[in-house]
Amino acid sequence: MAQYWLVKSEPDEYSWSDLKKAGRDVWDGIRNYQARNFMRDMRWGDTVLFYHTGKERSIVGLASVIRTAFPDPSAGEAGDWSAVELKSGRRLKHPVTLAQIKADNALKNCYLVRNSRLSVMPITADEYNRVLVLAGDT
DNA sequence: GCCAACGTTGGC
DNA sequence: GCCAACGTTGGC
Repeated sequence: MAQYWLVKSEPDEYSWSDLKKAGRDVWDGIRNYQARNFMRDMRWGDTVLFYHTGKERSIVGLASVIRTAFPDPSAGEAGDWSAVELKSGRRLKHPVTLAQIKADNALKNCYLVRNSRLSVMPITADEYNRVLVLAGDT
């Protein structure tokens, strides 16, 4: 049973387009235990929604998990951190904004709204499907 | 640029 | 083990 996730990134630092250009990339540098633990629950082939923070504040595209959690190479000896590897998917037809998400009954209780500082989070299949509807991308 | 929310650190 | 102080994130 596939699971669904959402990861956040500041596009000036690493955008969905950067991942698209790279094709696949290591998702590392996460230094929050809750986010780390969610990454450790990711399984091969899981679908990931890619959210841009900052000015954009919207879900812009898809990705998928192609390598499950391994020791974060950027952490060195600094601690027990994990990374995964993501493959780029398609861009959403229309970005789904945070304002839309907050205004939507099916989405307003998701982690993105409840805990705005969390950078890796699970979403339900229903929430995922709703995002695709709002994206005009079913 | 401000500030609320959250996590971490360190004094006691 | 509590909590005040501080740092960071990210929405506004």
